[in-house]
Amino acid sequence: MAPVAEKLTDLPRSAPSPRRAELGRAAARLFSERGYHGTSMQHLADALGLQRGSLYAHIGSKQELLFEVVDEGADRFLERGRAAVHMAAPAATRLRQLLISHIETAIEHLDAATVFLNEWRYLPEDLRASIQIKRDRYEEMVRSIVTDGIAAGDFRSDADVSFAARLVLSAGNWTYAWYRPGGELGPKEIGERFAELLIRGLEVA
Amino acid sequence: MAPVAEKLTDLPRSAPSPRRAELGRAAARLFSERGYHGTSMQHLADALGLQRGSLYAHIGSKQELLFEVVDEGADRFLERGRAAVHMAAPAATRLRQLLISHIETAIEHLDAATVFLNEWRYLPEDLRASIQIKRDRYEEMVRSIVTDGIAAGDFRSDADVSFAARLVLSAGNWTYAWYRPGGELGPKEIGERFAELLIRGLEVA
DNA sequence: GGCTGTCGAACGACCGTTCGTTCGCCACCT
DNA sequence: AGGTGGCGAACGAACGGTCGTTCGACAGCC
Repeated sequence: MAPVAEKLTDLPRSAPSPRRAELGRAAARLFSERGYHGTSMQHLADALGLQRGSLYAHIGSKQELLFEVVDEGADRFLERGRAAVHMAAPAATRLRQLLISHIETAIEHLDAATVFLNEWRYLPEDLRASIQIKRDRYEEMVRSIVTDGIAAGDFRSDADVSFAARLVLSAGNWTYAWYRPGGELGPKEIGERFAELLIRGLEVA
Repeated sequence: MAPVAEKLTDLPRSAPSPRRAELGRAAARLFSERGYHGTSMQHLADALGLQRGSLYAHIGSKQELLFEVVDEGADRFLERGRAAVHMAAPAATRLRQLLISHIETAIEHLDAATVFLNEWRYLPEDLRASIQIKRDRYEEMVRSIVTDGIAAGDFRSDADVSFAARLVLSAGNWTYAWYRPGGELGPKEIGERFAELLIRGLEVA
């Protein structure tokens, strides 16, 4: 029996020829540096040493390239986050791990993460909506850890779940703005320090 | 005795004709919605009901318009922040007030704040540097509050000043991304909840 | 000999900016 | 009061260039 038709979201992202992959990486880098609208097909072509028109042997449109970068970025965060959420450990430990994973992911793929955060709003309505779903799913994961922690009596029962989740995400999502590769602190140390602050707070005990 | 020549930074930002001000507001709105590179002079002109070329009776260039929006945004944050830093009150109170002021400013001028945060990187080197100085000054203000709190024994002596400051800024700077006018919570409530979390932490005492 | 990948020319649209011109308004002069 | 000259604001055409995209031709490889 022939295999069932794959769901759209499970389709291989594209025929992964080496050239095509190179184009994806160049797009991530250029879009992150110059922005989507600030990057022309000429810039892309120059980066690969090609003519503008030749790019269309590999892609359907510039927009498709943006979606690919953004969507891959979203998937990476989701995948690593899921692992942290499903750990068998106290909420504090899982929160710590999620922050570490988040920042590791952001730094490992700094270009894609920057595009994911800054340029996704330039996608057309329908594609933007499909990214929004993944964003919501991710935020829900953070919320569930906080909720678990409160239920277990580890976190303060009067803590505001939504705001705690937003604080976690903002810490992670703002890191790309100041992090520069080669600094003294690695992703793990950065994630741990943020988690420490979030969990224990500034005030003396 | 004639008044001393004004310092450059004190000069009125531009001849503030009503039309010119209107153009500034339209630029803030369009740049925040479509991005700097995604906004054409045609978009601007349409917003005012003018021809593309007529805009140049009021401005020198599109870039000048971007700088104006970004620079005014920076000044607003600095001004309100300074007031909080110089309060005669414990560090925790001043931190709370700075966060509230920050979020009030961001929400009151949501367009300009969005442009300030997202589009400043498209300024040419020299103008970008002059904004960077203001950003650094602002971050230093936050750091000084945390340092004071530690010295006074209110904040934990092992708190990481840089990371605490970054957490405060990221909370404030990420708000524009999810805040939508008309929600149930005002800027004051939002700032207070973030401050509460930052100061007391998630963990039970 | 077909398939893949590239070239390079061309498409129409739009880019930011310049410019000569017009037009209404207001201060000033007689 | 009536004339006049200057001025700010806007028009609309035009500038050279770039935009994203299409396409026929062709080279090299399996």
